[in-house]
Amino acid sequence: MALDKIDRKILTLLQKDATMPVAEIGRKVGLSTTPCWRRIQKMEEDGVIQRRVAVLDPAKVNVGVTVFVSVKTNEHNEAWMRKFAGVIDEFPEVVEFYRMSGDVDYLMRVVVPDIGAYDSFYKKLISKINLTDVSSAFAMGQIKYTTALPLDFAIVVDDDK
Amino acid sequence: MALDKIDRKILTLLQKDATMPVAEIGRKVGLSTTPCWRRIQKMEEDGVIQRRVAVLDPAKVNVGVTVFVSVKTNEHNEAWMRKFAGVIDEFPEVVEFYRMSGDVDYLMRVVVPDIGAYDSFYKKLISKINLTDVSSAFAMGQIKYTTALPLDFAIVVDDDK
DNA sequence: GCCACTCACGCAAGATTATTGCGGAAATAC
DNA sequence: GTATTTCCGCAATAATCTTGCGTGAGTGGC
Repeated sequence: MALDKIDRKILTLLQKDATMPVAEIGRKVGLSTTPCWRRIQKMEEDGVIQRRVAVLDPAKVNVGVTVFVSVKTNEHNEAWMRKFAGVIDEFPEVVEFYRMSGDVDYLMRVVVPDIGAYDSFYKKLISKINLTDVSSAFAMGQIKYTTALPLDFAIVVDDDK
Repeated sequence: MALDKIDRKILTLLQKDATMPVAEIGRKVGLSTTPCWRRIQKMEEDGVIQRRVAVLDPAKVNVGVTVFVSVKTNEHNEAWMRKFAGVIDEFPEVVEFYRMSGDVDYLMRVVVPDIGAYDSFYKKLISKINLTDVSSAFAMGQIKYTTALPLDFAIVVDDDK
């Protein structure tokens, strides 16, 4: 599961553009097609590469507005958390959901077309599960968004090159 | 740029798995290869599909910890914002960055291996740009994360089927 | 030092998939 | 009713993926 310099180069390329032919990737990392393909294959088996997906333009599919929703609760137990998670899973508007430390207990990122749609979402949400303290923060603009994770921290065995 | 039911089906599939052969997508949406391929092609040209990327496992590349960083500032002007954006662009640890309304002015999501690495990031950040009020919230766990946007709001022309 | 072993590489062939050319049917315009 | 447009599907071609096989570098045992 350790990655060398070539693996990381491959991942950097695939995180930007997963349509690139293996032959071209190989050329860019200084490898012929076969060993490059085998490396990619192995990283998929190992789960380093989880999947390949199409990324859409939020505005073009009419979900240009992002809202961050903070939730505080008194229900601090596993069962409630699972129920909450189950409810959230049913909402495709919620694209990220975290259990937090500190002030708020849960944080989610919601994408909607506009304020009105957010209100609909909100009402639907509180009808499915009882939430004591909810607060919403609207994003005025997305300055940066990337699915590419930094590879500077990845575990390495030999890093001579 | 309007999408009909078939387009949305195609997008749903591609948002889950962009490696699926066009022939199979066609079969699933009730279309032969060629028209299905042309639809995908058109949606790429129109920018609805922005790109196809590989999604990695955060834990496997050693960035299992997410931190949300809230920033308040007194500098409410375009120039400063651009500078800030430029600085953030240089940090691969910052995977999302939003300009917010309300209490905080900016919100970013940062991925790191652990608390120590976050501290390094934090010190590096404040050395690059002067920030008055910064507060960090650590995620204890990622309950949901998807790159798939909801298509329920997409603009539609004819929706007979 | 030499042999056996493993591992990663590259070439070349075969299998899949993407892409294009062409012709036909359904919907729309006039 | 006819012309035009649009979308479909078949079949051929081009590109890419995937596998089989042989080679050389590096490693450990002796």
